[in-house]
Amino acid sequence: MVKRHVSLKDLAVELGVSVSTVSRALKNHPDISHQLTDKIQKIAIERNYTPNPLAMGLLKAQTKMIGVIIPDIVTHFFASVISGIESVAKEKGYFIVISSSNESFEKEKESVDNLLKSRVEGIIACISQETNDISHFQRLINNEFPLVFFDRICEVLSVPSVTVNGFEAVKSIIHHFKDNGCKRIAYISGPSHLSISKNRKEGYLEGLNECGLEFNPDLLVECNLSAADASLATKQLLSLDKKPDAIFGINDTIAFAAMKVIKKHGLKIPEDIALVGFTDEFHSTVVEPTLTSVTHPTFLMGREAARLFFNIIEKESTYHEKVILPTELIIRDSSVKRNVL
Amino acid sequence: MVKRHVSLKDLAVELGVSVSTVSRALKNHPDISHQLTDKIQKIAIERNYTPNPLAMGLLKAQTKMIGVIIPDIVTHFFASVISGIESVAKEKGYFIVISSSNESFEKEKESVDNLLKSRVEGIIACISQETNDISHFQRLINNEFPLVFFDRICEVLSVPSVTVNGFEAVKSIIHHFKDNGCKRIAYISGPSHLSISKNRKEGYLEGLNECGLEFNPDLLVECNLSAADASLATKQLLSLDKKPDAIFGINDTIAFAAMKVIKKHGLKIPEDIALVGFTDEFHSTVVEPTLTSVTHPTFLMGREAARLFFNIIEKESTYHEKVILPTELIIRDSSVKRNVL
DNA sequence: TTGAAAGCGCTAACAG
DNA sequence: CTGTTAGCGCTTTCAA
Repeated sequence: MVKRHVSLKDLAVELGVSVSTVSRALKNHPDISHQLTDKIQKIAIERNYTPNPLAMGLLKAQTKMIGVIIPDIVTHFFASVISGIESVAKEKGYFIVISSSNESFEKEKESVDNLLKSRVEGIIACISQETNDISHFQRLINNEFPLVFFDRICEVLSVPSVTVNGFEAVKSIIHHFKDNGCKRIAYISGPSHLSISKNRKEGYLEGLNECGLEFNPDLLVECNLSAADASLATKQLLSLDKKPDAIFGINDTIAFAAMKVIKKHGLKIPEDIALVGFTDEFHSTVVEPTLTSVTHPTFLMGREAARLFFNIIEKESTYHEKVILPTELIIRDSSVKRNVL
Repeated sequence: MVKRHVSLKDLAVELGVSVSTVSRALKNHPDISHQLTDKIQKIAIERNYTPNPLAMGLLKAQTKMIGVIIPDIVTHFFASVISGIESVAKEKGYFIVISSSNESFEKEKESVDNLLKSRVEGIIACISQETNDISHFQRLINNEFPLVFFDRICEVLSVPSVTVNGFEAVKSIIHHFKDNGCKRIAYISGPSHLSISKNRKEGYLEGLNECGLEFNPDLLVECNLSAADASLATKQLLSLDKKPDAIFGINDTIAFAAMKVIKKHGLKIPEDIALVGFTDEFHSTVVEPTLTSVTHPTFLMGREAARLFFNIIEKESTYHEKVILPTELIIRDSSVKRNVL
């Protein structure tokens, strides 16, 4: 079917020299005469020679592949992070192999296995929402296999990671709500074992505290990171005797789902309920009202994760750097109560 | 750093047999005694042996990798197609290497080169909006290199492809507009050399024809497939002496951008201008008004593209199948003029 | 029933 | 300056 790629041997035969001579000429080894080098390089280009990465990989025991495990590729957030990872991988001559866990613990374990089988040189991962047992990652660490986490991390594991300062971000959201006269601030969180859930919850509690608002357990609801579950969670909040006057959703899926439900209940945003999410720029401005949100530096998060990865494999260091990226609260219509200002 | 993977040789040494014996035992070759086979298989599992794909690849001259070239990964449409491709690749034991062209012709050529260098066994591609010269793909075809196009295809190239019935879809949109009393129907198209632009334009013209509406060149505007350009195009339409009373955008980027601009101009959707796009389910329902749109079977499109790819490499056939997937016009609020009904 | 040897494409140490 | 050789991990004749 496909014409075989031309090999060093092909060139060597054609030129009547040995394979090693061709190999050396191609890397400008000083031992080879200029004339020969030129001649060889010229014909190599003519014949469209490119080194066989499989052979190189075998020899050097490196595949130039990075495994990337994400919960779901069909999401602006993860697609953008991947894009960031890819951009630095490309600079380094690496390519990435993506494996989706679909938020499933079992699939995540499978992904690790498959990636290992493909001999990726390391893994950059965001753990699934189901993942509670982290022995599959522990195994990697025990073998000093390069591993980097981003966004949702395992705090108990000493691994380089890139996250976002969710604590500060959520605190600033609470202050913003308070400034707009909100008193009953609800938080729709993800599964409680996830680092982002915990982290943001702390920001929520501290924010309430700083604003002199009392924590009401009814207003903190945990749900899976899916639109369906978020809708249920929102309905639950709206069915409270004392409805919240503000809702903060832990990510974009949840924020948008909450928005739909609030509207469907005939409530006005922000007049009846102010809404803030953790989302991306684009879609926040398309919805109505435009959504106040904390924007992630997603692309940068990907680049940083990749940088940490290369730190490990290049320096052969085991230094465990934790990068925490800043976020920005961008205030739009969904949270500004005109009458209060 | 990383502990070396265990090889056949390691097992052979440990057991005091030859490498070939181990190799055979692992594939249940009848020549090896049951006892030995059992013993070898047991220890292989214990030592966590997995065959080195590089070695296998070298030997069999196959990498089990499929190259995927897309214009932009940070897009629901492409992320979803990728997800479809990945799902069948996984079933077949292949993995995919993604390369984004970022809608750039130069990057697309680079992607082809890089993918070829990585020895992918074939390429599944959606051409960039800049791509007019297709010699880089022609080269692949000349070498009988497995190639499949999806969505935006090269009609002049005889290559398996998966597309959507844009002609029919757009025709039905025009009829829908007509049923809602629209008479000045505008179409914001992509670059004219793209297959999807041409195809949908034909549906537009035929639809107008069928509805007894005259084609007005002012109402057909071409623009690049970016939000910025789509905004300009929309503004251009809104600045016409006789504004359109309906706009159809060729994809989601364009439809959402148009929506923003229309609102900003203080015009009401659908009362002043009805709007329809080619979009995904989720975001269409989040915007306000909810967007009437033609939904792509994106995941399926990915699966079909992958299926065509495996058809080529498995059957060693060169049969050029063209798959055309159905779409569905889902009517929501953005196009239904109540007063007319 | 098992082992030795060659070869996939490449590099590098060792000889000339 | 250039060639020979061995070896990366594996499969597959060919021998024993």
